[in-house]
Amino acid sequence: MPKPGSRLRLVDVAEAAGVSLATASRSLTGRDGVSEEVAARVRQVAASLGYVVNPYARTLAGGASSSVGLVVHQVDDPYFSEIAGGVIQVAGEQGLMVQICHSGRDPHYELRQIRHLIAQRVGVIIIAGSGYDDPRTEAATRAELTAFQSLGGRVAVIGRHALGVDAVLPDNEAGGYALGAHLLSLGHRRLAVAAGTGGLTTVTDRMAGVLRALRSLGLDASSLPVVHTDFTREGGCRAAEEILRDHPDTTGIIALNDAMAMGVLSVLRGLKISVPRKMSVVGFDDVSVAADLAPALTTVRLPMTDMGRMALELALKPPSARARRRSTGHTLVVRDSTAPPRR
Amino acid sequence: MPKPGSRLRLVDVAEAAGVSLATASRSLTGRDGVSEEVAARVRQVAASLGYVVNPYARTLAGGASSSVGLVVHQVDDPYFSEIAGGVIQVAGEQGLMVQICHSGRDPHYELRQIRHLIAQRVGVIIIAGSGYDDPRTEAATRAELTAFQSLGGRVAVIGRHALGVDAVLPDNEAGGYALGAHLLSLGHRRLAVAAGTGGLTTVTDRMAGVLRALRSLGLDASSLPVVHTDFTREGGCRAAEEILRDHPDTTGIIALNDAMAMGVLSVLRGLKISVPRKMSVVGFDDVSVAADLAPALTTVRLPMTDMGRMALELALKPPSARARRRSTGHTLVVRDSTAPPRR
DNA sequence: AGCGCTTGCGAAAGCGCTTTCGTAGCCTAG
DNA sequence: CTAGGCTACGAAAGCGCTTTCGCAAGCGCT
Repeated sequence: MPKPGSRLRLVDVAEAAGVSLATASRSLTGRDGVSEEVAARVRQVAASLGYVVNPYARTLAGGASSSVGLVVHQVDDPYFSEIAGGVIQVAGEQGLMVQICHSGRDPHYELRQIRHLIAQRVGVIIIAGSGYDDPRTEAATRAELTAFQSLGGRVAVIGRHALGVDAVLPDNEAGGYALGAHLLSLGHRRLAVAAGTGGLTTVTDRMAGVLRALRSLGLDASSLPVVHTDFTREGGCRAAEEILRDHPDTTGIIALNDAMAMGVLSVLRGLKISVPRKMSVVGFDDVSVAADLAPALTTVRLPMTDMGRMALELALKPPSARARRRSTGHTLVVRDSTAPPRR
Repeated sequence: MPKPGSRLRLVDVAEAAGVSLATASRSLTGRDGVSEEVAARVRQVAASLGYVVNPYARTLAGGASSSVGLVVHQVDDPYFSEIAGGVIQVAGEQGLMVQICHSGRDPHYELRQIRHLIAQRVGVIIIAGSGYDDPRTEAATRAELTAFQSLGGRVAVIGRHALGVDAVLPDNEAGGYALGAHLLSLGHRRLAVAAGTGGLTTVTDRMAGVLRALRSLGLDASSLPVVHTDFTREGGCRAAEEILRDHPDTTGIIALNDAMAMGVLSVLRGLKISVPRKMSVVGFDDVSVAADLAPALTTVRLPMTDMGRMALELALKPPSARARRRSTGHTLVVRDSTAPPRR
C-alpha cells in the first residue's frame, strides 16, 4: 500500500548517473547494449543512492519475476520446515523473495495453490513433498507446470518423479531397503510397517525398498503387515495400536517417516513396551529431533536443508531440454531404538 | 517471467461483461461508484472466466499490495515454523501471499530484510521473534516501520514490545514465574538457568519471571547461576556443561526455551544423569516434540500457531491510533522431566 | 572515399491495473 | 420548467519499469 512520493525510482538513478532511463535499466539488469564502463558507473550510483527496483513495475514490464513460490504440505512439519530453510537460504543469497504456501497433502488444493502462484506471476515454483498416486490430478498438475515452463517459468520439485520437471529425489527406495536390511540383519523376522497415506508416492517408494530387503533374504514379502494411516505422528499412533492388536508377536516396526515413528514410540511408551528390548522401531528422514527422542531413533537421514537448496539451485540454472534429476543420497543412522529381538 | 499473451486481463472481463475497464476494476475491488447490479454481474463474469488479477499491475497502479512479509529468526526452528504455519493459514483464507525471510537473530540483518520487504512493497509486515536489547538498531527498526505505516503499510509483531506497533505478546514473564514456582514448590532450592543470548528481550522477560518466583519465596535471586549461550539446542548443551562444572550441586535446570532444554537433556543423558531423579529440567514454548522427548518435557505452552494467526489478523484490522496488544496466555504443562529433588 | 556492419545509447511504447476527471442521466427544489 | 446536485459510468492519465526501435558514431572492407 505504501504510496509513491518518497521512493527512489530508476529515473532518479538515471538522472544522477547522467544516462537515459533505458541505459540505467540495462545496466542494472545486466542486459548488454551498454559499455561495461557506463554500466559500472550506473550500478555504483544506484548502490550509493540505495536504490531498490520496484519488483511490481519490473515484473509488469515483462522482466523476470524475482519471487519463487514454494509449495509444502505443511510448514510446521519439521521435514518441510528444514526444506523451506534451505530454499530461503539460497533465495536470500540471490536476492529473491520466497512465497510460501501449504498444499495440506490435498492434490486438489495443491493444484489450486499452484495455479494461484502462476497467476501471481512468480518466476520459479518449487514443490516439496510427495506426489500422489492419482493419475488425474497429477496429470493436471503436470499440464499446468508445463504451460508455466513454456511461458518461461522455472520449476523444480522435491520428491516427485512424475511431473516431468527438474527434480531432487530423496533416496526413498534405497533408504527403505537400508531400514529393512538393518532390522533383518539384527535378526528380526516379524516386522510390521506403519505406512503413510496410501496415495503418496513417497510411501510407495519407501515401501518398495523395504520389500526388496525382505525378498533379498528370500523372505515372503507378501505376508508383511502394512498399516496405512496418516503420514503424521497421529497416524503413527493409530498404526502402532493396530499393529499391536492384530500382530502382537511383531518385534520390529518400520515407520515410513520420523513423525510416524514418534507416534509409534509414544504408544509403546504408554503401554510400557520397552524399546528396543521388546520392540525395535525405525523412522525415516532424521528430522532434527530424532536424536533426542526416547530412545534416540534409528532412522535414515535425508539432507533436507540441502534438498531445499539443491531444488532452488536447479530451478535457477538455465533450463535444459530434458528434466534433470539429482539424487540426495541417504545415510542409515543407527541409534538406540533398534536391537536384536529378544529370544 | 511468464510472457503475456495467454493470460486473461481485466479488459477481457470488462468486454465480456459489456462495461468499461474502470467499472470492471471498481466492481472487483469493491470500490463504490458502481450499482450493485452491475458489480454483481462483473464479478459473475470474472469468476466464470477464471480471472485472477495481476498483482503486479494492481500494486503498481497504487492498489493494495496483497502480500505479507514474514520475518522469522529461522524457519526451521519449530517455534517459528509453527508461527509461520498460523500466518500462512490466515493468509490462505484471505487470498494473500506470504513472503518469508530469515533474520538469523541478527538485528542488522533483520533490519536489512525489513527494508527489503518494504522496498518490495509488501502491504503487511509481521515480525516474529524476540527483540534485541540494543536501543540503536531497535530505534532504526522502529523508525523504518513507522515510516512504512505512515505510507499505509500495516505491521504486527510477535514477542516484541518496543516497536510501537500492534503486538502479540507471549506471556514470557508469567511463564517464567510459573516455571520457577513449579520447581520451587517441588522443593528445589539449587536452581540454575540455561538462558539464551543476552541481548534478547525474550530472555530478559522470561528471566524476570524466574527471578520474581524466587523473590516471592524470599529467596536470594542474585545468587542464581545464569548461563547465557545461544538460544538453540547447541547453546543448551554448552550451558548444561557449564552448569554441571561450576555448580555441581544444582538440582533443577530452567532452560529458557525448549530447544535449549533439548540440549540440556542430551548432555545429561550422555552423562547418565537421570532426569528427573537426579536433575529436574524445564523448557519453555512447548514445541510439538516436547511431549516426545526422553523424558517428556515439563514446559510452558505458548500457542504458537494462534500467535501467528493473531498477528496477521491484528495487522489486517483497520489501523488504530494506539498500538494494540494481545496477550497470549500460557499454560504450565507438567510432564516427566520434573520431580522433587533427591534428598 | 563510400558501403554496410556493429556498437552504445536515447525516445517512446507498452505491461495491466487503479483512479481522477468528465459527462451523461436523473432527482429534488425553487 | 429549470437550476443545482447526485449517481453511475466511461475516457484517459499514470504507476515504474523493460524493451523495441531508431539513430549516430566507429569499424573494416572494397
